Amino acid sequence: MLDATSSYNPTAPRIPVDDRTGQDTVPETPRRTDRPSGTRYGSRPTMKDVAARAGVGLKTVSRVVNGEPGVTPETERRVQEAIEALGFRRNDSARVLRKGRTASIGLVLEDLADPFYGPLSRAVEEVARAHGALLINGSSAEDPDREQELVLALCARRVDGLVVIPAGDDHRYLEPELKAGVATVFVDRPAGKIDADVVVSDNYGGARDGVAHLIAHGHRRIGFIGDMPRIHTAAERLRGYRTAMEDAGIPVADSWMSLGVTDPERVRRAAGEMLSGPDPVTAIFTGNNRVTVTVIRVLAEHTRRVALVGFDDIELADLLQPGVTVVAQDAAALGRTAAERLFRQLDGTLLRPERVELPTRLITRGSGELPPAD
Amino acid sequence: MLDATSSYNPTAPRIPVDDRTGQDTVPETPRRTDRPSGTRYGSRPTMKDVAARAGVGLKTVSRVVNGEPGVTPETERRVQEAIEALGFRRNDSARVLRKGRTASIGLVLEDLADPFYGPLSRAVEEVARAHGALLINGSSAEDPDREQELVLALCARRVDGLVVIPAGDDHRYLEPELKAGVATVFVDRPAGKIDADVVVSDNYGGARDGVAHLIAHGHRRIGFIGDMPRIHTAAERLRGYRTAMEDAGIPVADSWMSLGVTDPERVRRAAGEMLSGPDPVTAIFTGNNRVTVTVIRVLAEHTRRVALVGFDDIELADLLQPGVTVVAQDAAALGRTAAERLFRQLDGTLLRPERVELPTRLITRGSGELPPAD
DNA sequence: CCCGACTCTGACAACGTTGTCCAGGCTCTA
DNA sequence: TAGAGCCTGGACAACGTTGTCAGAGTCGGG
Repeated sequence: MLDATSSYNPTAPRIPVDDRTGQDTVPETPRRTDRPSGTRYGSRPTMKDVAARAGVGLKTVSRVVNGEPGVTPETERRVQEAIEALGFRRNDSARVLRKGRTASIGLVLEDLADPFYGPLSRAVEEVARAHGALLINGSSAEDPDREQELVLALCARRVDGLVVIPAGDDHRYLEPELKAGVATVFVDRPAGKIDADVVVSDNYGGARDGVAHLIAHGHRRIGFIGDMPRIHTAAERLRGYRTAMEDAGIPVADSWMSLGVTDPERVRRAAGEMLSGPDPVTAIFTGNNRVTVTVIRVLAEHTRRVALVGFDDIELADLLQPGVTVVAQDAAALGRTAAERLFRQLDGTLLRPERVELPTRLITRGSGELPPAD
Repeated sequence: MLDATSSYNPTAPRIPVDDRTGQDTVPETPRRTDRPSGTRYGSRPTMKDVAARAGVGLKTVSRVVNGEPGVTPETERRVQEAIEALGFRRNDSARVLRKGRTASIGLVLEDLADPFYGPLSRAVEEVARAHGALLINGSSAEDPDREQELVLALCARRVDGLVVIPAGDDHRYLEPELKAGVATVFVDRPAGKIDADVVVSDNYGGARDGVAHLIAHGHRRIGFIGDMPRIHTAAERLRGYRTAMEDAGIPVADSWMSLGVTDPERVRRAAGEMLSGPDPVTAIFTGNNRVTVTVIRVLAEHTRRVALVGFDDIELADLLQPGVTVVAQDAAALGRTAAERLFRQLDGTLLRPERVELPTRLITRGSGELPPAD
């Protein structure tokens, strides 16, 4: 993936414009088109250039650009004209340096390509937009080091706030940032070893209800396939499973529980073992959308009818035969709630970290209502 | 959505630190925790602070932070210690201002929550990451004004490059940016009225093949339901449909084609009319993933068996009864290709704008192979 | 006709970082 | 032991913008 031959180097020093004017060092053809006169190639016009062209002072340009009062219409017209002619665009880096706020927030999540995180990200973006801020996304790929790297890169850019879906379980590295006033909200999973705002779904209760639903339909031998146990949501959902089983007085066999990475191979193997062992399950509870999809495939190839309830809703789940019963969480609501809390921190209307838990919803569609087929 | 009560105002002037030191204007409780001494509340430590604490010069701190040579291990240790103690984090805004490159690129797409764009965005991010750049996402919601607003906001932040999935059809507003050296690649749809790099799928050919597939299975009355005709991909796919029909010598009835917004109500109505009119279709070709999903729902409620081929692959399409035959495009490849071209522009290894077309793939799963049921 | 009030404009410093350049101390060699 | 050369460190300017403040110009009233 890394392209060693690339000469794009964002950290290389900027070549002084004067160094390029010599006849013998003239660069090859300028890229694409000519520039309006008054602009040096590769460097953009500044307010100074605009001021010179319009024959006004620097600050007057600033006033026009920012819509501040105290500029005669005639002067404003001249400035606008110069802006237009030069293609001037304010440099927000300089602005940020001066003003201290960047009007941008960061979102670190696991994988933007996952259908759970897309809507979450979009919801955060909408709230940010309503507050005039841009959103910078980053995917941690479930790697704590990459999470930290991303978060610190965002802090270096001085985002006003951070929404983090943590991959790691130790966020003490964020302490200086919190102290410096970077608003921070953790979503989907709690922060580790620091006191911070958290917005999560009721993973425990949702899983418990989902498993109880299977039990209510006569199942006793119920399998659980989930994500790696170090991931908080996976652990909580497992806890919900255990509680439901315990409440029903059903002892759980070790072979009924499988936690690990959610790639299809591992999940297939896990499902296969549960379904074919000496004590085969009659129902499976799946720990997230990826696992559910794989298990649906396994069951489709399977002759015996096996009941299924999955955590997370999935598209088209209602059109399968049977429809897939799920414990749905509202990804957009998670994102929206988190972002709104973030901006309330920035407002100053939210002073103390809290933990917010959003409910889940059991959606019955058939697969969870299949009776045990022993 | 807009929160008028919010006092978060990214454009408000920064309160000078000195103004806060008066006893009578002391702010309420500092947020959350105390700060390490040497740092003023709300303003972060700078290299100057670090230098003072470590008892070295400003530039020495800069050298340490950037891993430049010419610092004794002992001095470096002292600096690192000061950085640690103060929680210093380099301010990239200032850095960018000095260096000229931001090591960030922008991606403007329609909707991050759409399962087509999530993977595309992720692919762009991965390429950016390989080049040491961050990605800023923005959703245009298919609104040309919002697209322009986003693009210009990104340019004001001086992103090094832009990947744009255009909503509008006039991008002359980008001319000053292109001239200033902002690398730009359009994806999924071509740029309007400017000469720029473009990466698209073979929408025309894919649709033609998909419709030809239906014709090969005996269909003659085939409907087309697509997105708004002003969207380039929709127009191209319609063109593919027309060509396939024409090649087979089949005259197309107006009532067989429906283009418009892709919300479920409109699509449902369109499908209903095609299926129930005086000249009902025996097969439908759907113009994108959202339309396909809605039509699948309509057909599931329908008694007569209707063949279906959809543009864009959809998850679980293989598990439906019948499986959904689709013309698949590779969203990740689109994003990857576009991003790679972007960085080649920044490299200087890509000098002239080109149009790259990626192939589509017909995936047969059953729904497209149903015979006409008149 | 002069003065004060008001409006509009511009010079200047500061934001935090990096590149340039020079000074001082050190080592090494003759 | 003196001189050359290297290594380390620091002073300073510049990046492009905005806030402060003061000056120039205009207008009306006394």
